[in-house]
Amino acid sequence: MDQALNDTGWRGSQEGWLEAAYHSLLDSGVDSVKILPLAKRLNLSRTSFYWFFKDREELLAGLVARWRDKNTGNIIKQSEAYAESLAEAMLNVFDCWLNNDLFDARFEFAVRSWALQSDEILAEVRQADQLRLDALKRMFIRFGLPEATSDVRARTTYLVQIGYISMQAREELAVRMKRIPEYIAIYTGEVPQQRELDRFFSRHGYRPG
Amino acid sequence: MDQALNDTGWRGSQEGWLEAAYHSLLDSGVDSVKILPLAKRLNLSRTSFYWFFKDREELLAGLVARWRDKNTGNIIKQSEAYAESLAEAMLNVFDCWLNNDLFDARFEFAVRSWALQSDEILAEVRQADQLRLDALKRMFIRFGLPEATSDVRARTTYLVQIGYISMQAREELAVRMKRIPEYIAIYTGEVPQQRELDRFFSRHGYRPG
DNA sequence: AGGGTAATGTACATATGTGTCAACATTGAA
DNA sequence: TTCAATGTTGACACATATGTACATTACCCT
Repeated sequence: MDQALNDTGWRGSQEGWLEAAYHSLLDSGVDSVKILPLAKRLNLSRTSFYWFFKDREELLAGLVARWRDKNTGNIIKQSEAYAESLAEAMLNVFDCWLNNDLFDARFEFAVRSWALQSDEILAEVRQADQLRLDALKRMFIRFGLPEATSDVRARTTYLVQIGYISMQAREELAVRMKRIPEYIAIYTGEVPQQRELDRFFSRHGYRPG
Repeated sequence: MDQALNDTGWRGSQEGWLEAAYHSLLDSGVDSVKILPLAKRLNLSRTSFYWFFKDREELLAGLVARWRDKNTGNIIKQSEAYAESLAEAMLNVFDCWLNNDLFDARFEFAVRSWALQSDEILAEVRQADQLRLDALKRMFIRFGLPEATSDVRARTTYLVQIGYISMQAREELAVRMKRIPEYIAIYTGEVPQQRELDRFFSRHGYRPG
């Protein structure tokens, strides 16, 4: 359980505490992010925490920063990636939903739950939602859809994913992949080309059959 | 702050504690549902709680029961209601999203967040999701859509709403109503009749302008 | 080797929560 | 009006959390 991953010989580190806090947040929510239990998990004295962080608040602020850096930005980037068709553009966005490096779904849900009890976090989440929805809407408009339609389709795309996250489902890759063409059809109104799908499947290590 | 709503002269009651717990859950999540703060809000001694409930666990169990009774069932009922077209059927389901008596969105989100830290609650939520998704899927099949299409469309319908709840948005009725025709078009693939929309708007006290 | 800094630990003060118990108050019905 | 059921309370015991002060140890560089 010890993370002796330091270049120094010291056991603790800001990163170590943050990492432990991150896992606790994902597993059991903010209220589980407590110094005493984290110290136990890290096999460190509780009080040595205060060498790296002023107080618990600062640790939580670190978690929010981590979330902002990781999740916000990649959706926007993917929505702006090169594509020959709307269907292909949508598949680029779908990369986020299937690649944990692009979008951390469990982190996302944990932060949204946290927003329930903190107005500061709620404001953060709302801002993130706005930025992401705007980016998706721009994507639809780029491919010639009317404004109102683009708005609702952006919402549909985004909200289905947030809803999926909120369901906390654990499904096989194959199950999820089978639904992809239907989703693309609903969101974009156009059926994806087989080669577009193949490219998508391939980059997520899925072999249909 | 006192709820002297009792016919008896006693101040406390099982319902009173449960009601207070419910509000606390909705406002700030499960971890805020604590006996001491509730007692303060009710102007009662903390210990008199134990006359009505064995312990905190029993109070929380009461909350889950309340959620199950209220939210599960109405989606199913609405999805099975009479309709002449798929668009009209979908509008019946949309009643849930706009009528708090049919579906309590904040309660829903609070319980889903709770599921993050409790496997028991997670199992409850998963079961509810399954029942609701199945009902929606049956609705699409009833109107002649193929199985795979029905499945994904049911998911889209449901997940958008769960996602919307998870966004914790507070939007004007008019803003939400303007999006309705577009949503119906995306989910069902057919444009709703004006009279169907009028009927829907009317029963939710909305006058388009 | 030795001094300074980085990190850890012990002891203390305090806050907030749970649950039990015995004593007390209120109510309604015999 | 008395009595038992129903409700209410404060005192107690305990657990878990935060944060501070201070002593101690581990590390690294000169």
